[in-house]
Amino acid sequence: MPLKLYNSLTRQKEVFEPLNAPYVGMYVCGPTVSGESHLGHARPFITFDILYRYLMHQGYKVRYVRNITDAGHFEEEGKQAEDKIATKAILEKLEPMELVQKYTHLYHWAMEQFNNLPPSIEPTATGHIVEQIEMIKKIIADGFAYEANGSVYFDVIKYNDVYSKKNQPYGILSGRNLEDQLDTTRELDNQDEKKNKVDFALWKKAPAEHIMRWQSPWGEGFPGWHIECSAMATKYLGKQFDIHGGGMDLQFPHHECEIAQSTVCNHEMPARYWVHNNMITINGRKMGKSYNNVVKLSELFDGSHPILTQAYSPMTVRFFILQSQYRGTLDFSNEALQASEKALKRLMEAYQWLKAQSFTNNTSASDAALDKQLITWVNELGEFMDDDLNTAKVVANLFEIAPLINSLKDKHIAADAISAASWTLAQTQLTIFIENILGLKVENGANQVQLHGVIQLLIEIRKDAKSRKDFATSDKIRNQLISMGIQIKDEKDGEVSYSLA
RNA sequence: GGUCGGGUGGCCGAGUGGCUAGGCAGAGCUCUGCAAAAGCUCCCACAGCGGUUCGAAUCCGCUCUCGACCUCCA
Repeated sequence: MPLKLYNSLTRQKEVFEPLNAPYVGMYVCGPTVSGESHLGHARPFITFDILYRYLMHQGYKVRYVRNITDAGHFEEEGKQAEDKIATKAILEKLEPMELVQKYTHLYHWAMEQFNNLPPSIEPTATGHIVEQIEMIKKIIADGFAYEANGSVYFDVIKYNDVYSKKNQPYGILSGRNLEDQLDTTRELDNQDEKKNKVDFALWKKAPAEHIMRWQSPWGEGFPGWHIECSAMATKYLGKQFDIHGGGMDLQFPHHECEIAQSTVCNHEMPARYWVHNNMITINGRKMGKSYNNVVKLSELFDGSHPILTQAYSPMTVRFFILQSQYRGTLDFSNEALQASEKALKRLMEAYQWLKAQSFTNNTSASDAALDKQLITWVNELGEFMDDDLNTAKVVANLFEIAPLINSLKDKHIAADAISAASWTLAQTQLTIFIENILGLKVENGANQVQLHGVIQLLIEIRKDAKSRKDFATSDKIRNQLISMGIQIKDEKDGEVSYSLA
């Protein structure tokens, strides 16, 4: 059962075939660490975490590269060119790298909360200035870029002329043609420096007030918007690699420009499969900085955002995202998250119970039809993943199975209705799909307050037992707790305290 | 204005022309000392109008409508 992925480049689902099996190279555009991550950011990172996990599940050895953009770009085109990170830093009276450090930590923290596996390599833009400069030099040498007043621009018209003949015109990924863009591109700053307004910057001359700046053959400046991904992807994954991922909003211009730059440098289309996740919306509108409608992850986790009635755990958010297919928009609301929270709880409780069982006895199923149905549901999990990572359908099947598990637990179906072999299959497969592939984990629901209450209750029961000289019970409580790392201490004054390991 | 993608039951969301995903909410029942949890049952939707077809949520046309990208954006 081969994995099929929707390739934005060809606009169709294609069977995934790596260039050099069993190795797979995957590049995903990471965050700009100039601010706190919001829910919209969570979607690509969870989506590609699922893809990463699933590829590994299929036996591939994946190198997953996800960058960190720590060299700011332009705050706003049309205004004076400014480094976004430097601008914010001045406002917050921080050094740029101090800001980068702060938000990088927050980002890593959030990724961990979501149970996203760390990428194989997480390169930073500032750590690869040299590679970016080298790449720009190459593009100039090949005649597809030109210097103007200390900045370097990519010659889009020339690229399009040359590569249209090789069936790779500028706009191939996003389905645009250059003529339209020449008409519609807005007036931008420094137009006079460019040969054409569709040209994009590879290197920008740094104005005096610009904090982040590097030496280059063209003077002091900083890299353009798109070159970092091309440089780092080439360095770690080679001239051509398997998968390039990111949000749909990066398709144009970011990925389009990457294709142009990398193709000139490496003479190959950089990635074979371009995978784009759709946006998370709120009231039908894309969640994004420009719309001023973002819900930060920290606000989600502590419930502090005004539209939320409560806090939602990272696993609830992850599950919420997995309940839809990644290529569709996903509308966010408090109500939708509440639904996810309840659903996830029910699913995980059933799953945990199943996991703890050992099935040995019944070798044959007394309800053959039900037995067969269970096996079908289990086997479909992989088929659904293969179909462009349809996690929505995977989850739906898990909810077909959950009532069956609960029915066994509550003895609503006969213990031997389903064979031990089938239950065991379900056990192992659910573990693989729920934990390894979907990356859902059991969250420690008990907070410290609740835990304290529980322990106090046990202490009371033990006191009662002791007063009745029911030492078997009192010892049981004490011994069981200590095996969990909770030590009960009988103080001399008759009080009881406890400590956690 | 240009280029694309949508409109599915109260809400979120899958859907390969025929066999009416799933979750949450709501109603009823079973279980329970009462709850909770769990199970069972019900709630048969596909923007509108035409067309193709034996048969359309799914294909075609038109209309209405929402959104994305074209500018940093996941």
